[in-house]
Amino acid sequence: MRCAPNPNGPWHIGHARMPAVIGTYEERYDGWFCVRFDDTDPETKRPDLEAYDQIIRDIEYLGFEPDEVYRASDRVETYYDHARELIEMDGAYTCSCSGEEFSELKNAGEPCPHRDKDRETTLEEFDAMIAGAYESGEMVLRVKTDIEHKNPALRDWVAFRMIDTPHPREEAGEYRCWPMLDFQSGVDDHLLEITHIIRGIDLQDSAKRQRFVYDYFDWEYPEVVHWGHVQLDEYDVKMSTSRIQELIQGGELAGWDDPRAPTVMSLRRRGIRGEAITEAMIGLGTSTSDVDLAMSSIYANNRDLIDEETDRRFLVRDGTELSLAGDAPTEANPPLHPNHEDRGVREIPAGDSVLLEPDDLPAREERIWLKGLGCFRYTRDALQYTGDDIDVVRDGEVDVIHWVPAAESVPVRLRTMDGDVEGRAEPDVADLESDDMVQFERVGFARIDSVAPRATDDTSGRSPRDRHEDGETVAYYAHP
RNA sequence: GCUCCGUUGGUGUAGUCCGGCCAAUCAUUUCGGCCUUUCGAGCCGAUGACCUGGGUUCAAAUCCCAGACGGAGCACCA
Repeated sequence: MRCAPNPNGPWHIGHARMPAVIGTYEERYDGWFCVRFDDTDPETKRPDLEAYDQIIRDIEYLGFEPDEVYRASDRVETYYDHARELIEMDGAYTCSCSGEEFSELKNAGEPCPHRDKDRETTLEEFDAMIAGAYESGEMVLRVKTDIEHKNPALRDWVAFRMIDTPHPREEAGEYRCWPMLDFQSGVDDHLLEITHIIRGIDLQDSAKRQRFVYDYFDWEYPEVVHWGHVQLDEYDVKMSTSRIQELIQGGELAGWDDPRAPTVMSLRRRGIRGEAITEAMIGLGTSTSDVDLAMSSIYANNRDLIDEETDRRFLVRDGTELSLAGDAPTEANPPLHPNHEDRGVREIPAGDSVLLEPDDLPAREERIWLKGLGCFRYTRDALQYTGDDIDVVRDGEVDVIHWVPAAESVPVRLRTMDGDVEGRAEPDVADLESDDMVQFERVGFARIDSVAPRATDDTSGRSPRDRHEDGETVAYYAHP
């Protein structure tokens, strides 16, 4: 098996399907799998030097480790050797037709004048291509297929062409004669003993083109599966490397890991495990029609993975302050995790007033249950403690809502797919560390990205009360 | 225009090659119930699909033909 990415940028979520499926099958059938960077176009699909490592990191995050890593740009001499062999077999010819000229002949099913060149001339001209004697567009090497084939896409396709722009990898900077994907990947799949190819529907004709080369060499073509495109719901941004790049450059996205970007990096930053993505991709199967991947399926997988170990906290978004009145408890002690009492409880001082989310604000004279604290009735601009016991909740008379103390809560910026949300969280949230996962009750799961400095770290001498304004804790929203 | 390929509930998927055990699997979504000082969580349950029309057959999601719809390719991109 092989995963053959084009290293021209960081991965979007659709790319994750490749290692997810290939890696899973590799494990399931005790196979072997490599990553092969098919970086044979220094110009229009110009490789991004950082993308090579980034892609490997993404694959590891998704849960897989390639047995081997190759770069096509290291193997150019091999492709030259096979091209020469093909020429010896009279299976290829050099052609100086312009693209347009050839296209007309091809569509008419007619051979171009270069087609029956003798192999010595072709060999000479091909060596001149390798030596860089031609400029871009002047000369190509074509595979001799069937010029009358009923599918015009298969007729005498280009195997090598000239590219003036040097390859960004120094090791490959001198090459000017580059193989096309169909030739390079066809030869490599055989040489690397790939038994099964899984790739996109856009390469369906490639398989047919490559078979001509395989036939010349008398090789056996691997089993091949072509799958359709993946589309994602929930994103406004189109899943395309170039589109995301544009938005980043235009400043509309903060970077590849912006929560609004449909990228592997952004899911990672939100605290979604690679395994959750992998499982969702496996669930899509390899059908050849286009598929819509529901983000909810990734979320559901992730929830299964993290729910038990993730502690609970309160976060109030866009809070409205209401003062407390009556003989209410001064502190709430809800459990860190309702299924794991042994982890202990939280300590949330109630203070004089609390913040509630807009949707949770009670109507006049209505009762609400502040979770962990008790029952209150909204009277005379304050929440009056009623002393009702939990039965009122059981009977369905009173809704349970979450809250934070107005004074002792800490500011949190929650970064979501719909933009940033300002909120305030219970005080203990300041004790979390980056990379911790948390479930903000009734809001959802989030990954702590950075934590505001603590008062003890503060050497400026300000009072503890001010410390909350020093900075805010930043969390990335994962999912409900 | 030419050449390929596909179409199962809201979404994805199994089954299609080798017709019957498929009044169609699993997951997710939605809805309902249960649990929990009472979670947009968890548990349980429910709703919900074979693109259309012909044909073959005792029997069709499955085979054949036609149509509709969708996708991909026809690059000196990958």
